[in-house]
Amino acid sequence: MSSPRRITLKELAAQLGVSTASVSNAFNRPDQLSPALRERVLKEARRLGYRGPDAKARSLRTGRSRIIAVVLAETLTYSLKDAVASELLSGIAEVLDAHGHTLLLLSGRQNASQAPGSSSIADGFIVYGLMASMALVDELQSAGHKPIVAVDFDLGDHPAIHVDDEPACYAIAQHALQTPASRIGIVNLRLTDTPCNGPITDAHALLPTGQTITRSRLAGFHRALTEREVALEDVAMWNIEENTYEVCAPVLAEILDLPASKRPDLLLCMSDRIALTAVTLAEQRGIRIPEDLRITGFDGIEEGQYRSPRLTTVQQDSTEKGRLAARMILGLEPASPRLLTTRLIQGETCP
Amino acid sequence: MSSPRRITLKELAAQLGVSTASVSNAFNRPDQLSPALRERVLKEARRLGYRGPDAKARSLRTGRSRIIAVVLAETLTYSLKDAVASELLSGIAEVLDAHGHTLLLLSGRQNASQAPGSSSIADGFIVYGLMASMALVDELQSAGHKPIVAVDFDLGDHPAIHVDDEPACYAIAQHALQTPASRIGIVNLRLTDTPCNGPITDAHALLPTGQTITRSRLAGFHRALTEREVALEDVAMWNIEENTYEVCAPVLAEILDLPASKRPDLLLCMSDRIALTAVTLAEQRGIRIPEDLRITGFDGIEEGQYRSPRLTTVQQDSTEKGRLAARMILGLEPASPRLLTTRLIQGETCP
DNA sequence: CTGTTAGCGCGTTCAG
DNA sequence: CTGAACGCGCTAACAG
Repeated sequence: MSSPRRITLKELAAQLGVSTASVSNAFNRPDQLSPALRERVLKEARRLGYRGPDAKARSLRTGRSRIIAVVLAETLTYSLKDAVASELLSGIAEVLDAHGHTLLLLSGRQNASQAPGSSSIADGFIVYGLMASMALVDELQSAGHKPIVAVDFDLGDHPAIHVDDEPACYAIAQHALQTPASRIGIVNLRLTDTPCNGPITDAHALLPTGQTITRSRLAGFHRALTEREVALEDVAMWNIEENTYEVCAPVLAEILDLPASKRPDLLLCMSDRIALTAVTLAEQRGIRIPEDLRITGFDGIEEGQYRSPRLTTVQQDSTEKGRLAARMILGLEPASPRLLTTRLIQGETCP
Repeated sequence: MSSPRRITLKELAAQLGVSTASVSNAFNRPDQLSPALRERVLKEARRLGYRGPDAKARSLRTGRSRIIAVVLAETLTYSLKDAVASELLSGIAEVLDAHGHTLLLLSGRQNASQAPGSSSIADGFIVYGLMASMALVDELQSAGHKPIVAVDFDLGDHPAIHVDDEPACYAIAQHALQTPASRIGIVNLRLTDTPCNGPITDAHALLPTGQTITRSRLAGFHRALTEREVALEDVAMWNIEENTYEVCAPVLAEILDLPASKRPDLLLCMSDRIALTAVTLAEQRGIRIPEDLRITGFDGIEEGQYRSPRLTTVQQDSTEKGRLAARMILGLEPASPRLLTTRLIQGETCP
């Protein structure tokens, strides 16, 4: 069998009869030694199975690891299944890859067993979404001068990347209200102070304005409704805690199973997942879209467009959001707050 | 402003007038020092903003990082958008999280600029899918004695996790063939030796048997067809290189735009993504499912089930596959080859 | 229970 | 262009 242990730079230098510095330079600074020696070093390295400087030692020495961590507000298990988060990660990965960095995934909801400080290995942090617990993020902030970029929420005075949630929702609601609706419903996402999957009543407190993007989305809806002189108290409100079919389905079933005279004929949904669940459940019940029920979404995920009926929604470019965050964290882009625009997609669920 | 640099264990020890070992033990081995001293250390640490041992130095010293890397055959950008890969990652993340480990994402197709050896930071590797280039994987294999688990392909004599592709495809084809079909088509995924998006002709060489799971899937189809005495040369074959709507759509459009007399009335697809694209394009063309065209998929992704018509497909539990791989890499499960079973889902696209 | 010591593997001086 | 020396921050082993 081959040697059980990886050969070390020092050993390679000894083998070659040169100094460790030369071996190091052969890998890191070609201009610091003669091409001939460099070639000899690299050749001998290949021969002995030396794969270049050890990442752990190197990062201890240089202070950098070429690892960027993404801290997700939700669990990794959830985030990886969520189309919007996946697209964001996809955009991040694209840029990191192109610049020789790798991607470490962390969750703000990590199991308590997590070793604290384990995150200190990363060179920078992209923090996505409002954390239930700020413990990890607080740690990052006070842990030194590593760059931090926030996405979809504000974090101290770190640069934040936002989407124009309020105008986007104003625009889509305005579009929807061009056709008169008798009963309007809004299906919110994580809007209440305490967990709630079902109707929002007066008893519920909402999360504070400015804290969460869904509050901005609601503001956009409200502005359009008010402009059309729809009384907000006539608009039924529901809340959903998690953007998955399993969690959405019971709430939407409850809505769609209302007697036809009380069932909304326009549903403004805060995510495409919610809207798509509504479409599926409506189809199962023989409720016609858009004749009996018009539905709008938010996000513009592929699943909503590559189907029939296509979802009427607002498209945010999550991939580009990710690319931008990655470029910022790598210093390829000025670290200043950014607001991305969205695009109204007029599909068939709300013509 | 606060101190620009993180305080160090040694400095904290000096400040307290105790040895560095005691400080280290206060964080890592509570049983190795008196509760009183431990409390004093932790308190002073908090006061000075010391967040615990530095991950980089710690991992150099201990040789472990609590980081597990997943090496993906495709680009990260693609994999993160793919439902099957995302589910796998989701399962992996679930187990790693629960055991205080974190997840590093690498791609076998990484940009060339990637620092070699950067992967040596991880404690173990889950390698997913047949790599176009084995460069990275070769590096891992020779780089020491880190555990490696392969998923959906075989890698040296490392333990591999497989799904029963052949029997699964046999079962679904058998099911489909219970209803007579006039013209059968198979839409393959990454099956040809050289890239091809379109019909597979005699000029194409297929990837070698045993190398790729899609070859096993084809074998399952063939077994069922032969059993039903369908001549394989009467079965039209197409190939698709990437499991995305954008790549699938042109190929399927070509198929569905054939004159009705030549268009298949049964499409056996090697992935749900392919099948769903077929459904969408068929709907756009007014081709009735399943009356004019029956379609089967493979994977059992949620998108195929939470819609109408529901996809007839084979469900593999990618999440469980991920959990298993993670448990193996953490040594919570014997490191031996495993074969996971699948389940036939009879949806409406091929009753 | 506490302190001392010796590296983990490497990158970077600085003098030659 | 090269070689020697130092230390990045920490932990394991041992000595007291």
